[in-house]
Amino acid sequence: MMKGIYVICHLMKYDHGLIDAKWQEKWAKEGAYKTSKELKGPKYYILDMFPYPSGTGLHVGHPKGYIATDIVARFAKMRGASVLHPMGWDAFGLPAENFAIKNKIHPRAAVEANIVTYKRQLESIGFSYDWDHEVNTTDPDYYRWTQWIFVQLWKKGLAYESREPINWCPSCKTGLANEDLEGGKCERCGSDVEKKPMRQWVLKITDYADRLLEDLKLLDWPESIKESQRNWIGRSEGAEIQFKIKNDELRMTNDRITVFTTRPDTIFGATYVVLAPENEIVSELLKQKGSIKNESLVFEYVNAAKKMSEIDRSDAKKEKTGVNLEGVFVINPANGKKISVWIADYVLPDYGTGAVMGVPAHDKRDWDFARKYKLSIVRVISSNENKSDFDNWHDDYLNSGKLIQSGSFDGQDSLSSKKAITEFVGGKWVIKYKLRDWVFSRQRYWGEPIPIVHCQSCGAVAVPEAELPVKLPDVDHYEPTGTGESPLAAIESWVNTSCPQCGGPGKRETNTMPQWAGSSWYYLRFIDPRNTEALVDPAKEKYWMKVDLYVGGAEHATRHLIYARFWHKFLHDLGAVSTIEPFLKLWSVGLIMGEDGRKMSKRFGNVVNPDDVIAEYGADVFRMYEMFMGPFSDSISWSTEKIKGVARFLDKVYDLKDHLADSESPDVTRLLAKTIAKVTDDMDTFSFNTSVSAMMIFINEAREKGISRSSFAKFVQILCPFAPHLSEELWSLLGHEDLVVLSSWPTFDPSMIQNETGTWVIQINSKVRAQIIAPIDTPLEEMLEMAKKDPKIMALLESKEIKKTIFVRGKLVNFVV
RNA sequence: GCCGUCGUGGUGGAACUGGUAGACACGCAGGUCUCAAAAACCUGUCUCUUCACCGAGGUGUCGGUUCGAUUCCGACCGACGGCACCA
Repeated sequence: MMKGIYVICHLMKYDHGLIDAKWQEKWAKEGAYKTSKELKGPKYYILDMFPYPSGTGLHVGHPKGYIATDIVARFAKMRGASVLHPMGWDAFGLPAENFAIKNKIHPRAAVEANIVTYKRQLESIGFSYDWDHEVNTTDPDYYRWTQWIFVQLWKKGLAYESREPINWCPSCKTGLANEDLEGGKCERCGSDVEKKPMRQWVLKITDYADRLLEDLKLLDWPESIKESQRNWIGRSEGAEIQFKIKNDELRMTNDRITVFTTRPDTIFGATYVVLAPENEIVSELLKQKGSIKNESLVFEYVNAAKKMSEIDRSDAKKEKTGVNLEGVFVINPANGKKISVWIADYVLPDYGTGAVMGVPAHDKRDWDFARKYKLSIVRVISSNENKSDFDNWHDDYLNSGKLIQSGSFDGQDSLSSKKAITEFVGGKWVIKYKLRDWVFSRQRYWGEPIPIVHCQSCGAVAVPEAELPVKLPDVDHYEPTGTGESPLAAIESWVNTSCPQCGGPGKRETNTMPQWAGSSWYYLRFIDPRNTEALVDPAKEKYWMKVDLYVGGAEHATRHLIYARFWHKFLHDLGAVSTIEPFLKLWSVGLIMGEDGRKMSKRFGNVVNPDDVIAEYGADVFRMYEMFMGPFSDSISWSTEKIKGVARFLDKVYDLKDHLADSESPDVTRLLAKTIAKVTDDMDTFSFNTSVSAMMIFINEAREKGISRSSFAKFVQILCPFAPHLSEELWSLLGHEDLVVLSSWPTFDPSMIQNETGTWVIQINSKVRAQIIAPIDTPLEEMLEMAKKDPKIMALLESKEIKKTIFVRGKLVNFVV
């Protein structure tokens, strides 16, 4: 049989292709989605995480979040708010650049072509974006302001050059920030990341660590995202304590080692001190010939540690290694004892002070180290396991408890003595963060040039604001060089310039900004995208900020969402924005997986293209199915079977237009009121799946019992945010001249959703034994009367003594016998 | 190891502040229409027992609070996510 002939029987009853196109055209022509220019009245700023336009176009997972924001945007509009709902392109960065290199075209050309595809795809879904507010991070009029923000950071000392070893991806040939790593590998390409000392620009995000942490309280964000940020910032309280170096022959600029500890209460048990191999004190000691007796061994260890990769070094399961600095001792300030000094790579150079005190009795790592090198172990907190058995570690050694062998602190509770002991040893109570400064330069072509000129006499000088943007020049080869310079370094005519300060010869900075730069403030530019005087007009900023609703992927929890908060707080400090946080309410969108349960990927051949779905079912079925699949933030597999349910539903809705009556049963009117209430309430909690189900329930009832024209019109209005094309079609078929999206959200009489009568459940010993239909407000006595008259209840209660009666108004009666 | 989120039919999932567990939808089975199929429509569909009614069990496991627990509390098991030699 020729299968093709039979497949023609199309699922949809209405011509969605025609209807979609007709209304998309009409919306555009009438400017239905233009943002109001008046800065008055209630406003709603609804934002999506803007995409980078990759060469492969959208798959069905990408628009899921956009559908949700579009629904809320249309809803807000119908409720009378002024809505800002923009879209744009995050087009700088490695993905766009790699695509361009692979396909041998200029990144700019690739990006332009990809944007055309993306825009066509987005428009086919019928989103209500105001394209007048479109931004593109690679547009010089845009990145002028990205560079401007960098200059402000530089002026405030928050952007600085550093030569510390950083993460280097040998495959992408660029330095990376900590945030760009995933388990020690490059987040982009999966290569093992190396530590490489190189000159780089760094932003002092650590200055904002406390505020970034503290202000999470103000945000209506998912708990998981807030928790990720808290973990990332990693606050801990403890003490900085100095251990004096005991060696009179030494002439040190610094004659003490400062350690950081969260357990100052255990200091009487500190039997040695360990420095990170990179600690400056080590190199200083090495410089003084003879101060370390085993110099060459130490030197060797330090070099080996520097070569080691981050993953190898930070593997907790690795056996601990270290070298004693022979001849160097320090004094434990708690008990005056002379103790040894070691270097070991388990101590990290860039956390705390790069030095720790070794308390093997109460720290697992110190225990391992001390056991290996036969260092003494002194217990200072009494333990249940108080055998003098030092062969095995017990986790309860970590617990707090009664102090012993701790001088005058003996007998006190360790936990509450922390601060007193810190004071006793002359230490300082401090707060430390795991968050590191943001490595901000990339040795790649496709990014914003960092607007700095290096001058031999003036050093690094910022390009004057009036000369911004520093445009990204064209190059012959945009492949990364791997030399620590970007391909821009090859363009001498661009690199060589004059110093803005002294006019002498200068060289431009050739590193570019990371992908995250443009997206750290784009939500501000959306408000006022064509402003040539400022990054955003203050009056407009004040009206539109904060972003009321922000939707995007949870994978941005510790990248984009931290960077943007940092920049926003900085701009607030500058007086450029009026709020201390950018995004009030955040929803994370759950992934749509392939039908096989795996992540959609070309590699698995499980990618579903929205173009195909829309061709078969239309934009409205596509939108509604994505919302009906399940809870918005859950990740769920695409199903070519289940989408049929939504298609059938919209067919039924369309079909119903030919069966309208002048009046209807009060049941239908009441259910409509309930449905409106449900859909309205669900907007707040992003429970779109239950909204769709409520609408299905309503349509099932309306088909069975009949529906009036006026009720159907109201239904079409609440359907509008979900299925805008079909709704417009039906609205106009009902005789309306205006657009349904510009109509007012339907109201209902609140008393309608209060049932007058309901089903009462009669229980005996909490088991349901009967149901009685009766008025909701039936009083207690009357209800008991009715319940007892029920034949089944009567039979069951016979010869039983009622011990207790529970009465829940409008719901149930429970006899306990 | 620490922290967070979550465990409900064959499947996706629903259940408001504790009150009829499984809404809605998919799938499946039977039926209507058809020469036949597709589509559409109707009926049924948690498990066990039963012809059926009735009954019993049932929301990861084990306990607890309560007249009543998917919901609250405790312990455990499992999944996903974040952090992790961070002192």
